[in-house]
Amino acid sequence: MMMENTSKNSGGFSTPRSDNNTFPAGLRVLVVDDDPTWLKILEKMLKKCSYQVTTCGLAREALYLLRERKDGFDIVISDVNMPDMDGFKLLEHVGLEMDLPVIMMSVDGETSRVMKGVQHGACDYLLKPIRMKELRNIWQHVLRKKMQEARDVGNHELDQYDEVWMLNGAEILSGKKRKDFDNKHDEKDMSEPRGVDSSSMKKARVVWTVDLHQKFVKAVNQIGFDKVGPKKILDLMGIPWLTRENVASHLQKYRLYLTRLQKENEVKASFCGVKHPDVSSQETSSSLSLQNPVDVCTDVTNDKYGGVSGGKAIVQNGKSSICESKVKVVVSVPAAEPSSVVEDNFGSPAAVSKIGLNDSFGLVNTNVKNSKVPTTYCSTGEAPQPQYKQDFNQSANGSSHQPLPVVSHQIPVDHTQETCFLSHVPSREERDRHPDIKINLLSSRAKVKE
DNA sequence: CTTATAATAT
DNA sequence: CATATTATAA
Repeated sequence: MMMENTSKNSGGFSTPRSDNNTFPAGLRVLVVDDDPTWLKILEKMLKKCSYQVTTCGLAREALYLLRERKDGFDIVISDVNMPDMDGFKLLEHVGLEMDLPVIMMSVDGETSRVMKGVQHGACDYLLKPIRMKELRNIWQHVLRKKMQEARDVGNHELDQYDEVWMLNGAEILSGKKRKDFDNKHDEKDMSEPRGVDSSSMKKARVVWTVDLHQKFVKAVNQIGFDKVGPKKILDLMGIPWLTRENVASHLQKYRLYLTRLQKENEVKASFCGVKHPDVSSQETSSSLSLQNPVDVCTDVTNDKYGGVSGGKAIVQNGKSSICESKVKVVVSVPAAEPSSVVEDNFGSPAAVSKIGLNDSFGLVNTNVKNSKVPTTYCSTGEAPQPQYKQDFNQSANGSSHQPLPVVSHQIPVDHTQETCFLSHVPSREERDRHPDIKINLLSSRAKVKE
């Protein structure tokens, strides 16, 4: 089928650029609202987005501040109803005097007011209660405005720039299908967002770096498999520029991955013939189709902790009767130390799933030193902390990084394909403190078309 | 929210 | 050109 053009909601652009929480970090936002409560709330939310926030309860004060330091702010967010001065008035002044992007907000969404705001030059009109989602993207207004200005002035030095910051997804690319660009901006505060729409420019795609993925996994674990949902994950991750859709998409892939992993495990198990093939298969199929590793994991988790592990889990699910071999196999993926890995509590499918979760997908560890596979995290309740990424530093390398020490000791058994490995993002950005490693997993096949 | 498909990137 | 990853539509 085909899809129409974007008809979705407006929001939704993401700005990868840096993998961490830092994106247009430091954007200087001036918030104006006579209600101290809102002021506080907004400040908190904005700070969560890594913005630099200044608040004031009076429009006049705001104007004063703005005049004081002409270039002290990047954007203004103002309430419409204020005692000392009408929000629109403030908007007018700002537009006239410093031409900063201004976002209006109010409790009522009366169209006439919204209109008025827009007509007077507001770049956006938010209705209270305001949610993070809306604040996350405000930097776009700043960028847009800048681009506009730049365009007006007539910048012709764009060429070199766009490469610099258009990369991410590698827009520039491969070839040739791209034909547009025009942007230029670079400001002290925000480093290099890209991805805003405007007339040209393609949407940037989020790259799930190890770092991001780890956060994702951590969030998932904290929430609990049975309750995971994109929204919750998103909130827990605290990455401002991520959207729910991004997370949902990743979650989908993640689940797919887990599913496949599990399937393989089970298959292996049956092969081992340790238990009853039929049973396992049966269970397998049913559980797989309807649910996911979730429940298994959950249950297991608890056990795990208790140390009683295996038994219960196994019983519960019955399905995964396991054999050591299986475990081993599974482990193979991430484990740093093959030998030691397997033991203990694993032995149950639980272990398997767990591993799958944390490691394969979740973690790519470059481990060198302590390669401990915390068998514990799995889900509910406790969230021990996952292994944080170690430092990858491939700094020295010019362009080609060697594959990280991916430990691949796969057991020759039957692998359809090995699933997880690391790759590096080519090169880009000057100084980056973020890892550029991506996780690739599983290959999907089976495309059915009509 | 989850699943299916399209679009892109590699 | 094929496959993998992410975005969007359903």
